[in-house]
Amino acid sequence: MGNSVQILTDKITLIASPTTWVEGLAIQQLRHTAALAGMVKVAGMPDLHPGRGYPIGAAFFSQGCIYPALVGNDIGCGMGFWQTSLPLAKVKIDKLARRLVDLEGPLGAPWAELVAQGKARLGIDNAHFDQALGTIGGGNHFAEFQAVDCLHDAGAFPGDPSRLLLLVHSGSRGLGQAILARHLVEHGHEALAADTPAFGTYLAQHDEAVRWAELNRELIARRFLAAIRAEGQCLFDLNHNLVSPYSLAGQAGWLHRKGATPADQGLVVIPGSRGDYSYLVQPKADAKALHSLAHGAGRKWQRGECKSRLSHKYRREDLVRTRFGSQVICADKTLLFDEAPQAYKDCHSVVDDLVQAGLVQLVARLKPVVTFKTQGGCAG
DNA sequence: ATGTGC
Repeated sequence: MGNSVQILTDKITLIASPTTWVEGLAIQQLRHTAALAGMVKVAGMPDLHPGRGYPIGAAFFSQGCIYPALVGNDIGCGMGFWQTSLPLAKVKIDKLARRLVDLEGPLGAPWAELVAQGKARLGIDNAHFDQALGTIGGGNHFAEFQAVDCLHDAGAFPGDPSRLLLLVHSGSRGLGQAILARHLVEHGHEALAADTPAFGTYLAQHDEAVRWAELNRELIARRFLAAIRAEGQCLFDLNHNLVSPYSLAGQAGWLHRKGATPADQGLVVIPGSRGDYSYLVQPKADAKALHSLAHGAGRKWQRGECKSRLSHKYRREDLVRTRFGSQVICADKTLLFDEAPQAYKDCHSVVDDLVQAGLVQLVARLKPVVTFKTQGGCAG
């Protein structure tokens, strides 16, 4: 267990075995961020990789202040995990994929009442980004149908493992972006002291974006369920990009999760790339990783360098099917390369680091069936 | 990541 818990300094813990590949720049960013004023404790996850100034795949505990720029633009980004009513025995991959049409534009009139209900239920007043509610967005966001491939702990599985599953990864779209942009104009990257009016302003907007992102994932899931003519229920929904109140050793402060899944809210899914397994795991109560876990396999290659690395070797046709026979729907060629399985670490090695660190127990291994990115991409 | 450019 000690083998995958690296104590870098008295402030910084890295959950990764010595053989897990972590880019030097990411460690540099981790150290840099840990040195910011008010930063008390930092935990890097085995999916740690470089971001824009701040690393992705880490949790940061501060006291007296927060760093909105560290949370970043995609406030509330996370994973919604659903069980559909469709028995796996009835699933035909091509037929399922063919039903995934008209899932990217605004939801439109038939959904207006559900959208209004959802906004009321979650206390969302902002209406400027209503057109984006129910849309996945770009980058590493996706909606993926999955199947249980291997059940490690049948008793801990939260639903019926013989049904098709749906994992939704998305966030607050333009809303989070607008909130950060507005904040940066006035305050830049500086610490935001907890006793200032600007803190209250930011946090109220941040919290609304977190709720907006949750509603977005719910609407995406319902939209995909409607497309495949199935019912479904949410098994859990978790944010991996946010700042929230947290206590460490009895000391109150703030926990920034920057691509770090909470370990204190029940079961979580750690998704691999579209050509890899994902893992349903049961977190164990443990503060050494700041009650946080990896939020995915983590990038091995930077976005943007993937196309040049892969385009000589693979054509579009090679990338829209995976080794599992699962189908990939992604009309944006750049995105098709940027999110290729080769660009990500092996998810099992990342999850194994968490197991070795005593942070999680395996519940099930999941495999992709259909991964939806976008139908209407024009770039590339 | 992004109402994703001039």
